[in-house]
Amino acid sequence: MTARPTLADVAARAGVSASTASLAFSGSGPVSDATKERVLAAAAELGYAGPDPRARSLRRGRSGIVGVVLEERVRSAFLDPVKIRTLDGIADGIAPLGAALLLLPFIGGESEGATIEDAPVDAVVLIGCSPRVEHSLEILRRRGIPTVAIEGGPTGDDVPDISIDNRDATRRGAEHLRSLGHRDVGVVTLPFDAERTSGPVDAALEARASTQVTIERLQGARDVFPTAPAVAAATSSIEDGRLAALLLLADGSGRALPAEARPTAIIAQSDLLAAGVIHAAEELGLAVPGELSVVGFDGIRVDGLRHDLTTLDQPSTDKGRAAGEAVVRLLAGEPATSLAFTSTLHLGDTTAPPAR
Amino acid sequence: MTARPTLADVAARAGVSASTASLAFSGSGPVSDATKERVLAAAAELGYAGPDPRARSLRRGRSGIVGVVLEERVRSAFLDPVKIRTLDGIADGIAPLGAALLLLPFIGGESEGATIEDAPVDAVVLIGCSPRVEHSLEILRRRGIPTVAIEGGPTGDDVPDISIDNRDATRRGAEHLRSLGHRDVGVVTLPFDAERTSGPVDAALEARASTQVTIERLQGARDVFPTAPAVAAATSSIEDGRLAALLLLADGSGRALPAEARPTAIIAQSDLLAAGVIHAAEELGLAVPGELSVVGFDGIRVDGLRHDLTTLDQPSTDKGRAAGEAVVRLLAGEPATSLAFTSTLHLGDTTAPPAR
DNA sequence: CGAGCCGCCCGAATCGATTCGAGCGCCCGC
DNA sequence: GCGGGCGCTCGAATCGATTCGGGCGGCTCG
Repeated sequence: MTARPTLADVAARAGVSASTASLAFSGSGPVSDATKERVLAAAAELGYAGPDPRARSLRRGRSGIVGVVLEERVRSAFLDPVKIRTLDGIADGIAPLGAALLLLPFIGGESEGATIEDAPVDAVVLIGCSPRVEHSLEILRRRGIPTVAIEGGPTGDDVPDISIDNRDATRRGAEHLRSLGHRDVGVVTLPFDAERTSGPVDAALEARASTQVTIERLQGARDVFPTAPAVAAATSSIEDGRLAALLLLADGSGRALPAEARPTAIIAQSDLLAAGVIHAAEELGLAVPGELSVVGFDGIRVDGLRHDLTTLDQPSTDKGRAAGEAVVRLLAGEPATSLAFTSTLHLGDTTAPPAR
Repeated sequence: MTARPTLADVAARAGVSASTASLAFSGSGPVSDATKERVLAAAAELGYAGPDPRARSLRRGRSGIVGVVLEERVRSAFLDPVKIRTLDGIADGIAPLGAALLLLPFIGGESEGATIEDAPVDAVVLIGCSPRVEHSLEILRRRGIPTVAIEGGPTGDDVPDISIDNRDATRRGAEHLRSLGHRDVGVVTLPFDAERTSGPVDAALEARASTQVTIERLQGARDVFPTAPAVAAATSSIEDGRLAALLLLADGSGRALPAEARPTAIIAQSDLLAAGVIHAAEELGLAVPGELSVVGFDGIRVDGLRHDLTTLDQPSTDKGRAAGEAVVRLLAGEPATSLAFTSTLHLGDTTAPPAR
């Protein structure tokens, strides 16, 4: 017999009915020890590998899988330590469910296979703040799948959003710089739109911005330094942070601008970007924090960075865990509410009073 | 009506049978345009969100999901750029299937939910070379799930293994060092076992090693430098590479050993480790490559590293893609064979003749 | 000694979609 | 005018497990 044995085969061999065999496996029903043992023995003889998860999930109505929608390709999503921490938190939060995580590409791709339109998931977590959140929400709502967003911007009452105080936190970082005496401050921002336009931020770019987090953090900086020049990075990476910083600190030929023509401090919207800013400063021969103060955002430990970065420590893992817990509550039929975490300013060794 | 509508509801509303409605959705059968349109209209009115993936997968026998077993927790797995590239390659390779990736924790955990014992997957890719591969293979074999391993060590005829020439490649790197004149060479290795024991490598540790890749690469180094001292890192990370290198280069008080007491070159088993080695050298005031040559492995671009690392460029993405394509073949009923890729020595600026 | 209760097992319905073979008009050609 | 062929639709079986209500013994208590 080449076909895999089914529960019915096992039951027949054990001389019991399929229903009894099922009970014996799930262990929930009233089955005598003798019978259970006989069923398990029969299963072992036939090489039965347990109930087919597909059939079980059809009958039970649950698949034991939670989908995670990444706003980007797998490749880039996992280069971001914040996302990884968040994922880890989610895995932690849904642990009581014993569910696995299904990576779902953002929709709009041409893939004919599993997307949020058509994936056997019990619930979905949307990570990130892509412009597609609206579209995704609509599909999930129609499918009736419980959904939780992380930094999803305005969702609906039915979709809890887990976020942090992006604007307020950045403002506190900016105020720290102002209290040190800084007046000329530059900003290196996360991408503004799905096209990841990089370079100096102007009104046009701000107008078509679709990334909530970028805007909120920029507003926080502008609350304190209304005229701060900003440069957008293409991705949240060290290299793109370095490139963006060079636009603020160097002239076209790659030499440092004179002191009076460059900012004395840079607010980076992520720690990876901040690490790139520091690299750029070192490359230009500018001491950190002596000639340039740097503030980051995230509170990750950048592998290989030898500074104790002054940054806004956000609870990424907690955010993920909260999202996971919200999923658990939704699946239990309980209401789950949106939640905003607070970031704390960590004072490292990358900020100091300006030289001049 | 609060319950989600089913295909039968749609069919009833459209005045056709369920079978016809099904054909109208899948688009494969001979259905008149008028009927199809009527069905789709009825679906729209009822807010039908497409066929239930659970039921479909039960009937079709396929779920459209490919499992990926990570040897570690999600957290650590995704900190490794090689794994990320591999994952990306897998996603690429299985694209024709249009399948999503299900992250499966390694087994042995107490999680009651989805594991490889019980997950609705059509196929599985085992990444990494954990000692649990054997156990995983047994379960998957019993379940009759097509499986592909990546660096899985000895599998069976039924499980293709995608690997690279770890030993031979490392040997070529070592020969490059020897041809430059190096005689005293140290090795910084990947972890040896599941406990991630770190520190100097001795016979006892080698004896209980369970990680195939580590051993093969160490053998390659020993082929050229039989007595090379080796230090194991706890993880493949910059920081652990730095710590391991310090054991080879510095004394207990954190000062560089005299030139005659330390190696003139270090072979690191990954690029992240190599980056850490370079950091350690700079910290000790040793010039790279002047006073210390460094060879890495992987060929990734380490974010933030300002050297052009001499390394063994392995086709990580290709490996993943090959695994994905093997999955596609297995699912098509075709045989898939093991495959070994070749790494190429990339000559960067981190190797030079020894100073003495 | 009999009635009731309890523990254990079975039968049958159900989850929702897919698929195969059969049936039914209708048109065309002979 | 009639039979064959073709295009579309329907019924019913099927995928494999779960679950609920019922029934059948055996034991206990009055």
